[in-house]
Amino acid sequence: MDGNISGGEGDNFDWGTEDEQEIDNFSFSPSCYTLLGRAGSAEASGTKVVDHFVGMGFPEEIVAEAIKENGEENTDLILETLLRYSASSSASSSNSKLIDHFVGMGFSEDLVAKAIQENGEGNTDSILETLLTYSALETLPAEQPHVEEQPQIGEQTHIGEQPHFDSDQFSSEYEGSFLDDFSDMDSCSESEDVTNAVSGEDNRLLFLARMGYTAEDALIAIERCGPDSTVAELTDFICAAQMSKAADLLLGDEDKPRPQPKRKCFHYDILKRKKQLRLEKKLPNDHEELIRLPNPMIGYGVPNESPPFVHRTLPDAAKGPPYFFYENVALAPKGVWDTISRFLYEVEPEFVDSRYFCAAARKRGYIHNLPIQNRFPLLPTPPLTIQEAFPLTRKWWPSWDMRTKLNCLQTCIGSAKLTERIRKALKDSDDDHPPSLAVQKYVLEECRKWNLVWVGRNKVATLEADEVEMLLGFPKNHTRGISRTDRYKSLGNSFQVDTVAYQLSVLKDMFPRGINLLSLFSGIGGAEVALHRLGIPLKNVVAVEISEVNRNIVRGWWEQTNQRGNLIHIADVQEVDGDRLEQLMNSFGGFDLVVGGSPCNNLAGSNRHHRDGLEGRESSLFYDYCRILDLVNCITKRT
DNA sequence: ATCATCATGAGTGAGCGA
DNA sequence: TCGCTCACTCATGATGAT
Repeated sequence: MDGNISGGEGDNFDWGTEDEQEIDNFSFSPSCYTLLGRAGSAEASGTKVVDHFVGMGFPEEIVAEAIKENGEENTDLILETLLRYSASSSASSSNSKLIDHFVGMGFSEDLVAKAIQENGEGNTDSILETLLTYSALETLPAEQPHVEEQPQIGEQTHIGEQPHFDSDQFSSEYEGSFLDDFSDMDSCSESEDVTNAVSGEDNRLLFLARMGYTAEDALIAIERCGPDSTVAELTDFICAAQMSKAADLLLGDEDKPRPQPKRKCFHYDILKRKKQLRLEKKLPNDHEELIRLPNPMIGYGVPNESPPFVHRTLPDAAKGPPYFFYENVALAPKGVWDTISRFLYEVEPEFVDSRYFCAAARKRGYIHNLPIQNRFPLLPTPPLTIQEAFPLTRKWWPSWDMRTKLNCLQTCIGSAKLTERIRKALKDSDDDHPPSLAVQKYVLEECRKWNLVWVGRNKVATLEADEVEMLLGFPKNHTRGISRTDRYKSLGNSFQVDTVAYQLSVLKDMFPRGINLLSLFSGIGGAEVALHRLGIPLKNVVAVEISEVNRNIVRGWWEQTNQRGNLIHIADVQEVDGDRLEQLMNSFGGFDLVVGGSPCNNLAGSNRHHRDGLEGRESSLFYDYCRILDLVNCITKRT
């Protein structure tokens, strides 16, 4: 997933030093000149199409043949044809196929033969390592085909508002970085229907090609990671091999004095993480180390429960300042939390169910580098059961409905027709004449599914928006003034304030004079409200939130609560680049805390249509959280 | 255009017994 | 260990009303 660091985009890196240039030359073999930038404009003219595919490492005559066969317009078909040619031409024997693989990557045939002899055919990783070592020894800084600044491939989709590429040099430094490029993937998805491209081997090949990988790398990755591998795993695999070697070289080369480039640590962090990732992923198909959800889901402890025995040591790279706090749904598709954790400095997620903080469940994972001792809850303690939260329902609550907690509050509510169906199903029943077990079961299922509460005899109802606000720890009418649908949606996507506040409470003694907060995907301001309710003054808050409705809610709350600090809103997360961050951080002295819960749309179980994991259109914004956190870290540590 | 309403499962893990 | 049942899930898309 972070694989964009390999392949052609590597050229977009601003490796500002000779060493970095060396790595650049070394890790990106001649066949790796896949030009993502060109991919977007490939249909411009015939020669450009030819250039495009030749740049991907296909022979010119084959490219010409493929174009002749498919026409210039359909680059997808051309690529498929080329891949077919490529596959069939290298299918002669396993050994020659292996040689072809590596020759295709740009290594000389002699070296490849030698490397295979040394390592044996079976171990392609070792062969690759050997080859990379050879190359490192031989390669001198040489001219690289330069990737032009990435053109805008289609509209910004999830962000929706403005194109996100600046043209100035400083920000272009990051356009080529691998984390940025995930948002590019994102923008691709709208115009080129990449969403569909993620399934099936051919489609994954296309997808990887569009991301800038060579066909060879993509094929190897698919071969190694298996037919069911995700694009994330494939890109992980591809770049791990290349980057780890690069890291070895770079980090091992201690003697040579290196000038410190701007934000170099960003690159180093990536290198280190990729190396670690590679070490862990010795077998790309091996999923045995998956993070498991704890039961009970109480993280490092919750109020009124005996704390589990835990001792946590943060990886060095994760230690603040700044502190960071990341949140997402606990029940994400398999492997998602492993990936999230890898990208967030290998910090283990803390899974907490908000049922220990309020009357509704909310199973969430949090990754943060905060201390975990001496936490304290918000006061007053909110009602912990449905009946305490909604006393008026007691009168109507049937004895056979044993619920004391609501399920997760989501973005949608039950329909009026459903409550009517339930009312009819319960017709004529009361305490003396309870409904049949089948009816009870049906009603209870629907009540659980839609979080219905009893508001009359045999009458259930959905929660009102202000009731959801209360359950989530927001002030009453926090979201008032927008459409009902939007209120449910914004609330359903929000933090549970008491839960988050409990984890953030350790900051109170550390920042008695206030805190500078970077709040990514801030929504209706769950983090801001939590800090405010903890009594931590908000000095400067930079809130990044795409929804104008949500920004207005936070702005309104900011004014209503007479905040003395500064609230700066940014709509588009892509606007948050190095320049912008440096400017902001210089103006008030840096961020103390970076909070964010990236979109869960493509992770959440409720999503029947696009539960695509971290590569999903919205959920891939996680990588923007990483990108920005890295930038903040880097700027913080440099100053 | 905006909003409200409604119908629409699959993926996942826990728990259980064979 | 396997197969089964059960419960739960920060949602999306189509449609109609305003």
